[in-house]
Amino acid sequence: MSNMSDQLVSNVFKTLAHPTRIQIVKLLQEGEMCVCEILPNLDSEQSNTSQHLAVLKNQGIVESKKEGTKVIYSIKNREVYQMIDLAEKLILRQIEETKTLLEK
Amino acid sequence: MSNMSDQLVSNVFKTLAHPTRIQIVKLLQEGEMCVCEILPNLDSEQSNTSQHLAVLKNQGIVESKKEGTKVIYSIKNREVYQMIDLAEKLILRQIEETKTLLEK
DNA sequence: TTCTAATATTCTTATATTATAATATTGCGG
DNA sequence: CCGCAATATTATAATATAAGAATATTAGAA
Repeated sequence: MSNMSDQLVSNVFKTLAHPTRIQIVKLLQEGEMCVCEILPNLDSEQSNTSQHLAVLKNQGIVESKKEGTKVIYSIKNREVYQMIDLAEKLILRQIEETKTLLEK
Repeated sequence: MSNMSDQLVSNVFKTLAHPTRIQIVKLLQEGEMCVCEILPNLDSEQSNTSQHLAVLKNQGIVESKKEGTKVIYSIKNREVYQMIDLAEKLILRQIEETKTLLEK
């Protein structure tokens, strides 16, 4: 039985509750990357991306280090990949169920 | 490598991104429960709780059945418990790190 | 029927999140 | 020092989400 504050737990989910942030996290699965490499992979503007990176960093999901004028981001908490996998499983399950219902 | 839409994935997280909904999901871990049993365990109003239940149901995380005048809710996708566990691990990790930093 | 308990829905207001544009900071190379 | 490239911050407007109050629906009991 868990005793962790539901507020803290929901904050973690809130941090992942945006498609751009999911995209960023997935990108970083391949390894650390500077913002200049992240940007061209996303659909959003520089400043918007920077804000999303800050959200992920505040929650401790990513971390960053400076290298000269560049900032390199990397994943700090690999749990997020398992969380994403589970979310995808959940979605697949639902898609299957929808199919089954349609077949009837 | 996953091909699932980041939008769909983030929607799953968004559904869990509220303390009341986490509370509900945790309550249902013990088994199915009618709204009348859920309500006294929560801090929020009846109508508010009903809305949160609807959010969880729309995402397919819970399901419901009617029994007379009561509505019984139960968990449909037990993946959420693993997701919550991972979120809690992530939080604990951060707390540990904060402690370590303070000790220095 | 009519009443009542259980639950859901709707509306309104308050608050939070997001995107964009503009501006600021920082660290080089010249 | 100057200017540029990389990144962050701030302000603002648009949109989304949440809470609470009021109302609606539904199923059974009287």
